[in-house]
Amino acid sequence: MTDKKVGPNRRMGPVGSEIWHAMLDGAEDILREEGHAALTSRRIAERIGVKQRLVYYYFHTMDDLIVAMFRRSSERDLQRLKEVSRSERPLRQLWEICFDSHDARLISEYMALANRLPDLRAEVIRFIEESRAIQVRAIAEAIERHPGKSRLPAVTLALMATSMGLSLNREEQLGVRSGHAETFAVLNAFLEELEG
Amino acid sequence: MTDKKVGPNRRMGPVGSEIWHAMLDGAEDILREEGHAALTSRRIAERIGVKQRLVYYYFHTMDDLIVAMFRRSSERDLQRLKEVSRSERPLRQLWEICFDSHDARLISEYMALANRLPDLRAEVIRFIEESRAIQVRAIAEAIERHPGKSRLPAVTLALMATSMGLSLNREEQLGVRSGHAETFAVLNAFLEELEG
DNA sequence: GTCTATACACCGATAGAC
DNA sequence: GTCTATCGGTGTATAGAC
Repeated sequence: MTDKKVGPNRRMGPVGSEIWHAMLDGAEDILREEGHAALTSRRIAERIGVKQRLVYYYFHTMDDLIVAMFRRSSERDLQRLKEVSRSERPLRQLWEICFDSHDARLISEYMALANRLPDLRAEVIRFIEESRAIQVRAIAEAIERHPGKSRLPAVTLALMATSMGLSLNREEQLGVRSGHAETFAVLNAFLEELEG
Repeated sequence: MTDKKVGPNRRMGPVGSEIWHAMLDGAEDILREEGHAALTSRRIAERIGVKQRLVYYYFHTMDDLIVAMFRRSSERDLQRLKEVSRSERPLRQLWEICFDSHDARLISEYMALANRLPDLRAEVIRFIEESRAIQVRAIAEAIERHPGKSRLPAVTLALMATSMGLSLNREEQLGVRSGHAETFAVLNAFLEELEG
């Protein structure tokens, strides 16, 4: 059942088509640059050069569009996490994804949206659980290869990495830097020890 | 200069009056329960039983109201942090504030709002810096009292506590619990060692 | 597939009476 | 201080032509 409280039988555009992606790309840019108050069908259309009506040909509702946008992005992320966890130095690369490649602003917007969109909320939960599972697997393997180097459970290390990556990222974006250098030094030393 | 791009000389209600607080209370409830898309002058008025026009008698703009709301709440928080850092076991209490007493939903909303409201952003920065300073002072003192118990800088511990408290809180609210029990155990053991 | 045109709701903010 | 009334703008979503 994809139709919910939507006009009887509205025709819909193809999922995954070029323009479908263009709409999600535009939506993501708006969300990152202007926040979700500005994320409207009119602005998406304007940004990619089509008429507003077309957005509703490709997505039932704006909420559906938002969920599709998050799902597309989280599937890409999970794919990347899986790839780097098979690489030479998985921990360092997983940490780089945690810290660098997530945009704190985008994440803030998704979090706020998830507070009021149950469908998005479910996607967020799924993403957190799956990404944590991937991280835990990689960390546990690294600990096995270097016994005695960490007294902490792999899952705690995963949680620490995720939460600190997010906080450091957001603070840097705000312009707050107090304690960051010291913390990066600690993190690097730890990674060096486990994955020199 | 409190007037900015606001009608020539609008009369304003008294800051700190009963109804001023009632408006911010109502606004905070709406923000927490329904998100900032629902945070409108009309809904605030409806919730506290006055007419919409009155909101604009007490606040120049909705943006001003939002900033006032955050400032009021952050001043309370800083006050509490200062109090507990003078208490018997400051670390444990500071951690409890980090984890328990912040509502992850409210914080998500403020973060998203700060992305597009420069005045709010400045308040958020100020709050982060001041609260970190308080935490660092308390942690550094605890480390001095128990030398050799922690190899990490106080500021890194402060950053870790803040970021993990926020993440654990948000995940609990979402219903994600993987790794939480293990992590709480680690945190408790650490607090016990430094402040048993 | 993509468009014009539009219904209808709600928003921020103001004028000005009492 | 608090109100009624209202302006101008923008939002989601739909009807239906091409």
